[in-house]
Amino acid sequence: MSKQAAPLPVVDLNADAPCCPPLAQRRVPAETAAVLAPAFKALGDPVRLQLMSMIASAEQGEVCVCDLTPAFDLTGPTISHHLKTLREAGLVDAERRGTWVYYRARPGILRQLASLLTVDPA
Amino acid sequence: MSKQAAPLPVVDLNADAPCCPPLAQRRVPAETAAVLAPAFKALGDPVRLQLMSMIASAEQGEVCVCDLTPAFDLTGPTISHHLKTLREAGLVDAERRGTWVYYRARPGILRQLASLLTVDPA
DNA sequence: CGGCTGTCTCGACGTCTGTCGAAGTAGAGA
DNA sequence: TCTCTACTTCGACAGACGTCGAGACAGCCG
Repeated sequence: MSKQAAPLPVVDLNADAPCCPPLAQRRVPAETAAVLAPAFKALGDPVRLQLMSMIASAEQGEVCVCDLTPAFDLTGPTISHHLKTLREAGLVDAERRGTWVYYRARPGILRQLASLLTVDPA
Repeated sequence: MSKQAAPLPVVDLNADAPCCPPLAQRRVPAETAAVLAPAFKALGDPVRLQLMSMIASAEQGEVCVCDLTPAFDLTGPTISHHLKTLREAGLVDAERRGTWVYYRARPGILRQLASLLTVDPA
C-alpha cells in the first residue's frame, strides 16, 4: 500500500445500487475498471460461469459443494479452486455448517455488473 | 469435433434479443457457458474494459484507433492485441476507411450479457 | 480416541496471456 | 514510385491460469 489513506471507496462491491453508469454511457475510469474487471474475469471461464449460475439459481439461496462437484468432469480440488476464484472476486460467499460448506451468491455485485453492461434500447 | 452436424446455433451472439434467461433464474447449460464465457473473459482485463467503454460510449458510434491508443501507457501493438481480443469475442467490429481504422460496439451481445447477469429486484 | 468423509491447500505440470520491439501491410500524398 | 503514417502481425519472454494428485484440516460417528 503506497497510498497512506485510500480514503475513497472507489467502487463498493457490496452496494446494492449500481456503482456506476453503463459502460456505453460514459467512459469507465481506470480505477473502476481495475475493480470490476476481475469480476468479469472470474465469469470468463465456462466452469465458473456454470458454478455461478448453479449457486445464484439455487432454490434455497445456497448450494452445498457436494452438489456442485459431481456436475462436472473435474476433480474436487479443481472445483474448489474455481470456487475460491469466485469468492475472491466477491461474487459468492461461503459458509461451513458442520461437515458441509455452502455457497451463496452476492446479488449486489451481479446487479452492478449487469447495469454496467446495460445498453440503451435505442 | 465428435458431433457430425452441430446443427443448432446454440447461442446467437448477433441476436438483439436476450439469448437466455438470467443466470440466477435457471442453470446455464454447458453449451451456453462455452459460448458466453469468452465474452466475459474479454471484458476481464482492465484495459479491454476501458477500451470497450470508450468504443461503446463514442459520440458518433465509432472511434478511431488513433484516439484509443494515446489513452493508455501501452504500445500500439499491445492496444491492437487487446482490440483483436474484443473483436474475436464478438464485442466490437472494425472497419478501415482510408488511413484509419474505426471500431464500433455490437450492442446485441452486450444486451445478452447484461440480461444474463440480471438479478430479480427481490 | 480412531477412523471416515467432505473440503481445502500445496506443489507441479503444460498452456495461455499481456507485454514489448521488430517487421509487415495498407493507404495518402508528393 | 517513393516515402510517410496508421495499424497489424510476428516472435519472444515472464508471469498467470487450469488442471491434477497428494496431503492437510475439520467435523461427524463409532
